[in-house]
Amino acid sequence: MTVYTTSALKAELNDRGWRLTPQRQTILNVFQQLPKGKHLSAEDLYNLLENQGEPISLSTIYRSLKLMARMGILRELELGEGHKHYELNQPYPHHHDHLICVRCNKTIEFKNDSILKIGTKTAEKEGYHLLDCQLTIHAICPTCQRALLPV
Amino acid sequence: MTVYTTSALKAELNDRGWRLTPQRQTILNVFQQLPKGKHLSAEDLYNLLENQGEPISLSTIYRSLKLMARMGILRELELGEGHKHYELNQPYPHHHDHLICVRCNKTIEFKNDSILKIGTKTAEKEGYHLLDCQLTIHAICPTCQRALLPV
DNA sequence: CGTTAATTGTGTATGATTTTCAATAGAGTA
DNA sequence: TACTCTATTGAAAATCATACACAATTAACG
Ligand SMILES: [Mn+2]
Ligand SMILES: [Mn+2]
Ligand SMILES: [Zn+2]
Ligand SMILES: [Zn+2]
Repeated sequence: MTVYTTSALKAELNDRGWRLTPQRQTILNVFQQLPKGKHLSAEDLYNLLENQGEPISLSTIYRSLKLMARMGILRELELGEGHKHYELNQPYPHHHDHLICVRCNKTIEFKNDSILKIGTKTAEKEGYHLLDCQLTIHAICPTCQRALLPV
Repeated sequence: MTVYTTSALKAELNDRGWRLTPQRQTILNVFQQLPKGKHLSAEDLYNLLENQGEPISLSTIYRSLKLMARMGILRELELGEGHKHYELNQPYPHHHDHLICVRCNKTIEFKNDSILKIGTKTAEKEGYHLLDCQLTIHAICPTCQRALLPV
């Protein structure tokens, strides 16, 4: 399922006794329309929605991001900036991972089909239900390598 | 390099104009003697050292963990518990990764040799100097699957 | 050994995320 | 459509991990 339609979201929420709210719809839409390679923090999302004229409280933002990550709709990323970032959790043809410079936090996305396969196989072998798997590479970028000894 | 000797740590610190302190030595020793599969938070480490009779201030703990992670000596893990965990960063024969239940945070370690290879190749291709790569699998464990709809 | 800057410990600040709680509003049902 | 029930929201306050400030200490190096 590449595009998570509103009705699919509603179905999945209602199945669990939860509700589809305008806020959750709005947040899903934002991520679906987000340019490839963009990652949003809670605060980013809060500001984006405010500028867009459909504000949502920061509490609800945090609650929704957490919920949607646990449902497997969003991926929660640790990009070394001191707060989490989120992006759409997209399966096979679109799966990608991140290479992060530990000094300047520059992040590069890359694709490697083996990763999702390994994640799927490993989860299955242990009887786990897979939600997301991410290879995070911590490294020092060429620019920061040249800068002498900083940090 | 499987065992990071004290003198190796000293050399690497001094090369950068930094110092080998008793605190840094102590912390390295703790991780080297940590049972396989154990991960320590800053607070865990703080308490462990206090009980062990060689207390180190929490500030220094935080500073040292961050430093040693950026040097590639430790790995910084996000295990879903709201704070970071650390373990020794061990190369090839000992490299492993983590499968985490997003509901109960139970964590399983697993090995797959492809992962480190992919990380190495990807970093190299982009001109990055590799420090660590980790495949984190977020999933729901068998126990939590059986529990109905919780969370 | 003396010099010098890195490091430490204590106390305090910061900032991301969570919680509380009263008001609101989805979802299922008659 | 109206009604009930409880999940959800927004605002404010609370938490808690982590960072910072600064004076005192100390590792490195000549
Ligand atoms: Mn991405
Ligand atoms: Mn581990
Ligand atoms: Zn960099
Ligand atoms: Zn579980």
